[in-house]
Amino acid sequence: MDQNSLPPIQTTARDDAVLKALVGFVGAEALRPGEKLPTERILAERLKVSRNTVREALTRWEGLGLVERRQGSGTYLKAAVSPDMLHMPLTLSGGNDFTSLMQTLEIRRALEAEAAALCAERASPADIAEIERKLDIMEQAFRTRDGMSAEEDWEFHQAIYRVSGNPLFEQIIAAMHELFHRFWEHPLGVRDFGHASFPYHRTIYDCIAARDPQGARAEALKLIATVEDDLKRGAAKLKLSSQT
Amino acid sequence: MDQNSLPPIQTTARDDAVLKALVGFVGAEALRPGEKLPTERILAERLKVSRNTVREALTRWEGLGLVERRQGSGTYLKAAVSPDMLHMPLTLSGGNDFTSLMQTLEIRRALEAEAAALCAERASPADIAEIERKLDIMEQAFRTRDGMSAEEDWEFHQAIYRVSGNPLFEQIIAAMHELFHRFWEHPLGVRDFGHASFPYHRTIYDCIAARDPQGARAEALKLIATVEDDLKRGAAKLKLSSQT
DNA sequence: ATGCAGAAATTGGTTGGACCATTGGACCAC
DNA sequence: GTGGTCCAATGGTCCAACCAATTTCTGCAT
Repeated sequence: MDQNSLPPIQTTARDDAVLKALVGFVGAEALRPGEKLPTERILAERLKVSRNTVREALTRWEGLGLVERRQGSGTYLKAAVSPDMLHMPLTLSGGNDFTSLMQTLEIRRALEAEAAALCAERASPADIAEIERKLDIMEQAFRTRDGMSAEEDWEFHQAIYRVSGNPLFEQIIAAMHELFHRFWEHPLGVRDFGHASFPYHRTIYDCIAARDPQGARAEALKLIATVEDDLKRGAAKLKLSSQT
Repeated sequence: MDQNSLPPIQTTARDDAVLKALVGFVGAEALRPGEKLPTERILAERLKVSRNTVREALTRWEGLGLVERRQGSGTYLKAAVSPDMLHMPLTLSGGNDFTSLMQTLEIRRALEAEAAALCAERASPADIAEIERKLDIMEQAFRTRDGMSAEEDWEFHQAIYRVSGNPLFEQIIAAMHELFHRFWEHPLGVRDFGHASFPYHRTIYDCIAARDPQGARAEALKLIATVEDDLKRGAAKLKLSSQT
């Protein structure tokens, strides 16, 4: 009843209104991610606004990753749409490779530990079985392909985030993961990157299966520590072989 | 001389190119947040693209919170812009108030603890003095205004994030903070929200000053725990006084 | 019928030009 | 000064095309 009792008047908000209408439409039609939504031209006609306005609204959604536009094909829903959505722009310090990577790892260390602990608290027997399945797949891939199991490794972790019951874990760590790989790719780094972290996947799983949050947290911290070590070794190596 | 010598084929990417040009412009002119950038019409003319294309690009930036457009006035830079920027769209589970708030707190618990620990490791004497200053201001405000010290409280925490040396902490927690307050505002919740967390600010500071990472982590966890308790109490209260 | 190349329709991307609504400053009467 | 009026600048919306990528249809050769 202080600033809310005298809100700014709302004279125009066309494109915002378009988005609200879109939210309603998606809800009414129960559109699922991957489905196509109406043509820009149709939307413009139905909503009685210019196609330009529709485009501005869709551009915003595209920027938020909610929607994907394919020229000649159509506009497709990319994620569940909800009225309350937070957008979080992140900027790294200076774009310096090593520093940025370490910073993403610090975030990941914090979240990974917490997610593992929550997972250990909340996992149902079915959840535990699912995580074990992912772990088996990963270990198998690790052995047959001599350590090249990045994809399966990632799926194992994602399973843990999901069981933690908090979608934010997966979303934020996924962003860190992407950021990490943007700088990483496979730039002549240590060949056996990730090898050291391998055994901790099973110890984490054991703690989760035993419903031991503190243990899971501790093992997750150890896992990230090995990655940080690998990274430091890789950085030292790079420093020797080149300059700039 | 790696990717610059073989740029991606340029079939279509007008608006993206516009953004890249804008990044260069902001860098070249050393524009600071708050300053005005060129008119849409001027940009369109200079870049040899349609004004509509310029608008699409600016709409994206506006969606990212990088610029603010004021009709009749101009377009203003709202945040520092850098080429390596990660955009992270976050969506909460169902928009259910209580669940969403608890989820943001789980993230904050993880990060707050880690940031406090890192801060205790890395703080210089000057850093410690700065944090103590913020703490004093906060405690003073708390006493004179009977607990209404949200602003000063927040500044105290931000100081810790900054000293942690990792800007990602502040960015992510700030997003959580905003999300929290979007649902919160002051919806007839517990009047003394945050009171319980008050003493832990000083205990956290003490651990940081004593260079005790483990202690700082533990105290930070306690602080978040009190907030979670407050939130649960508020939710229970609400459940009694209304329905939906 | 079948398969496939090419035409036609569909759809997002871009353009240029026009007009409206808001803003902020200049100017003026009091 | 104070308040009002006017006006130029600027973002917001609209329209009517055309371009480029994609999909769908058509029709011919097999």
